[in-house]
Amino acid sequence: MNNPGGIGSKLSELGYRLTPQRMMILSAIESSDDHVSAEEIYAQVVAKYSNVNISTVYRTLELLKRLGLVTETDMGEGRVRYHPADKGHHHHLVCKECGAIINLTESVMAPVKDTLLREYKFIADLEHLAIFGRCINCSK
Amino acid sequence: MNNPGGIGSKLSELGYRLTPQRMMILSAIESSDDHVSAEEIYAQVVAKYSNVNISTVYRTLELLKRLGLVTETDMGEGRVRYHPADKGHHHHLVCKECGAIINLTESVMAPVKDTLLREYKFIADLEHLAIFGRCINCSK
DNA sequence: TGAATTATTGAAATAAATTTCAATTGAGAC
DNA sequence: GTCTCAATTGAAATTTATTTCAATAATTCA
Repeated sequence: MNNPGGIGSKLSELGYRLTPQRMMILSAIESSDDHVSAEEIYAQVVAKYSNVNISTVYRTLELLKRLGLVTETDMGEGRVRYHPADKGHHHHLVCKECGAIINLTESVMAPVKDTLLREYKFIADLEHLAIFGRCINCSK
Repeated sequence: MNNPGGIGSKLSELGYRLTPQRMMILSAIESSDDHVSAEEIYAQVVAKYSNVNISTVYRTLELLKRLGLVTETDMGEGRVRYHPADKGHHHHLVCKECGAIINLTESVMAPVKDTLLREYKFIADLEHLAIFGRCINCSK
């Protein structure tokens, strides 16, 4: 739960309280291999520990996002999904036609990141992007 | 209102009805030099022509978006903004710290678009992007 | 023209995310 | 240990966006 190097220990290092609610939420995010939505996290947490409010889930996610401990991605489903930042960065190609999701290595955005830094002195946050468009099958 | 080459004439060319509601909505989008939100469009339209429903505004925007006549951008304000596609494509750098918005030429994303097409056969929709990060003043 | 069909609209319900504010909890000071 | 104060939480309200579905409007075809 409060494993060294995990999100939990980083939170307390930074001076935030590690409340039971937060521990449950962190555990739900970390134990998931996939990208989870706020609702899914809430459902998991409530199952074990009923006194957690959905707004606490959102607030915790907001905090983790601000601290860079989780990344947020809008996959175009009308809800946002979260992923622990330390489990590796990657992007997704989302086909607007058939909904297919293609994973993408982080390096694809590296040239853009460099250009923005060089020409605009802007540190772009391109850690976990969803790029919309049409996949090969749908563009024929 | 139904000026040649405008969004309105394109809609009717494509076989969609040019209802009074749609004409008002189109006019509000086209007359705006800036990026407008659905609520702003609705406010403008209702002022002149009260029998328009907010859901018609959303539906019309959805239609225009699907037809590629307007582009949609989430500038991180918790609401989405729209812009006529024929008024030129561009991107925005949005500073997460101070909220500054820096305009960006479309060409910055061209290398990525090419790579995705070449390596993934994916036609990426990179017409009006908001890229989040930290501007020069806030990253010191 | 008039009937049939289809597109479009309005009103209200719904959903995800966020905000507000009072109540509670926990951490450090004394 | 207990007091104080800031951080955190829960409940409910709010906001933006979307969906549903019956009613209405417009177009097509006979």
